[in-house]
Amino acid sequence: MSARTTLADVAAAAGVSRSTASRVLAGTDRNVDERLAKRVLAVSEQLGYRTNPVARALRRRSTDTFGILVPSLRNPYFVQLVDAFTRVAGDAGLGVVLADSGDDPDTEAARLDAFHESFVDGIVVVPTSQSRSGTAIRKAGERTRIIQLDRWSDDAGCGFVGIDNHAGVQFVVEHLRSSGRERIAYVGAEQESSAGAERLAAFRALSRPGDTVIMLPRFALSAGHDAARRMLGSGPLPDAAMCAADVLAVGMLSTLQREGVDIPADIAITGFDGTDLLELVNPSITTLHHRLDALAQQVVGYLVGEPTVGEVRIQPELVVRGSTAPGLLEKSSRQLRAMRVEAR
Amino acid sequence: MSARTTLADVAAAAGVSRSTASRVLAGTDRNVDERLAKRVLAVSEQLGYRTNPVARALRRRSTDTFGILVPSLRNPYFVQLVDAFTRVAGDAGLGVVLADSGDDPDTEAARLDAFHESFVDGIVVVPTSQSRSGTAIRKAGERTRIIQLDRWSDDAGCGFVGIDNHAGVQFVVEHLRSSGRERIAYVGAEQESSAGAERLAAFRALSRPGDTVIMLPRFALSAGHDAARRMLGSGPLPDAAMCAADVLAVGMLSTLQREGVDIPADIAITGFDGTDLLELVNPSITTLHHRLDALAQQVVGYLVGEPTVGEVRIQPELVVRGSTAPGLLEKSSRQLRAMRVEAR
DNA sequence: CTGAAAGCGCTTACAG
DNA sequence: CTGAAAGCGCTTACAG
Repeated sequence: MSARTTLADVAAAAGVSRSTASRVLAGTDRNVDERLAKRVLAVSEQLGYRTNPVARALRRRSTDTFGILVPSLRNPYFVQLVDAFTRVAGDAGLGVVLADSGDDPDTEAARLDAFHESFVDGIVVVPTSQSRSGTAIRKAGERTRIIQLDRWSDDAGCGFVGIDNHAGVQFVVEHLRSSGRERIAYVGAEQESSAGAERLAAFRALSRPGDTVIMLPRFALSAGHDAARRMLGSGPLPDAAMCAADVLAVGMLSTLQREGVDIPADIAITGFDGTDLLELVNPSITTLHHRLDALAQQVVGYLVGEPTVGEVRIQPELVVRGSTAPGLLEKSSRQLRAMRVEAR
Repeated sequence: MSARTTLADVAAAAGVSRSTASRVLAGTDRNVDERLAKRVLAVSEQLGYRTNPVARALRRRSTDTFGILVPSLRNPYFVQLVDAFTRVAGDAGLGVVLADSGDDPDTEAARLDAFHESFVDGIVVVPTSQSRSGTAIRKAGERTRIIQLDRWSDDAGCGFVGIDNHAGVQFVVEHLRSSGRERIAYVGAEQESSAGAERLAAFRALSRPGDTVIMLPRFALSAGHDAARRMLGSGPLPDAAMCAADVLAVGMLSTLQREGVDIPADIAITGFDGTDLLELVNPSITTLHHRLDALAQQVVGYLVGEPTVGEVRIQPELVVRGSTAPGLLEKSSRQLRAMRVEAR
């Protein structure tokens, strides 16, 4: 915490002007005499000089830092999204500031606004609500660069990068049908997200007689249990449960097993977002893998490039595990080890 | 993205000096004529003025923003820690920048260093390793304010805020014994964290003949399964498994159930960190609740107050659920609804 | 109570 | 290729 070395100190010690020192240290201008450059570098090293990022940002009028706002960090999927974005942005030399909206459009609007009090050049937002997030996002977009990730909202007036939900649903349905499942229950939640709406619509478009739809009042942690109970309490069990979210799948699996239902013999279960959660249970759960790095790459490209209002969709990939394919139990547990995820 | 209104614009429009405008808008000086103040406020509002945080930070030599570095975001416990810190810091008007070390001391050192390129006044770090993190933390401490959270490392030379692991272990052991369990297996991992070491030591100090210790090679997602298999494969089952981490407990429960073991009748299972994960399974798992807000409050107090090298410990609270107490199944599922955690 | 001036630590036209 | 100067947008002693 000693008094920090400044550019002026380095310049003085190296016997050059601040201009020259800056040119060398910021690497902005190649045309510096090699001997001088070397001297500046050496002195800088010796004095332990570090550019003051605040001063640089003020002068350059850019912080190279971006904010990301997700509905909630309690949802592991959003954590993985944040993680991927942070990594990709970091590789591009960009800083990231994180915030969450507590799943509430009003808080979301406040956070969006708060980013202006902070050091960000732009914002990536996963909207909480398809119908209620648009206004705040549009407003933020008037002041700063902004892009929607994973979910979009009405009248947001900015770009969107997300996954191809229709394709995802199709992959899952095809997989289930081709393994002989004939009565698929789609398990979703009446929720305000564009992703949820797209998935349900896709399922409806592909469904056949015998299929059903179970909508939970909300995506609570207990929703999986509730869905399982509802299923057990009403007529013959479907032979597949296609969950629109991983948490639903996990809760459902544990409740069904508890009641003596055999998975996957009696009923197959699938998740959707490739969350680590799905490997915590036994059998582990078939899901879609989303190429989060590709998503993040698109977002970063957008943030540092030309602004667009276009839409980018990344195709998910099906990951078959024990919850739909008994033969894969062994393989699945081997994969599991490979895809090691630590805990504390 | 229009040209931003500056303080000078506001001052000009209000017919006052920048000094006065600043005094009003920064709220730093009460002694401003009320009429002038009102005029400034009105004009500022009308022009949509927002203080440029970068310029303010440069002048004030402080960003009011802090970095938090955790071993990994794949561990839900650290996410909850980050979440709590972000919330408490936000309430205190502080910004937060998040980074993770990928569970690697070298990456950790790099991230610590990178924070200097960023806009932080100080750092809170959850060290990856008790023995290998100290050097980098001490070095960072020479340049900036820093504090350790949840885990400490040797020779870090800075303060620490964490939970009282000894008390936590004691609460769990007492609960298990008082419900008639006599052969407790402690399930941990040979891991580099001070928290792990403290928990194991506490268990050893409290253990009786008949108790056992199972140490997994590492805290992989599959560790819970491995522990369960090891248990099933070697003599009579213990009547309680006390896991040093929540992920272990969840993996273990699902594997044991799969093998027909009844929980809690045959064996009780406990977690440690009160992660949401534990409510996803059935029965939900007894654990300790950590008052993360209190932890965060301490950390914030330290960051904005006088630096110390002292240590603060917060007592955990026991949360009894179905995995140790059959009668509580019903109650537990009601709690579950109350402590709703959404998914996407 | 108010304003003119200095300065936070950089970067970048501009002139040489 | 190099340096003197201006300026990014604020805040804060200082003088009045």
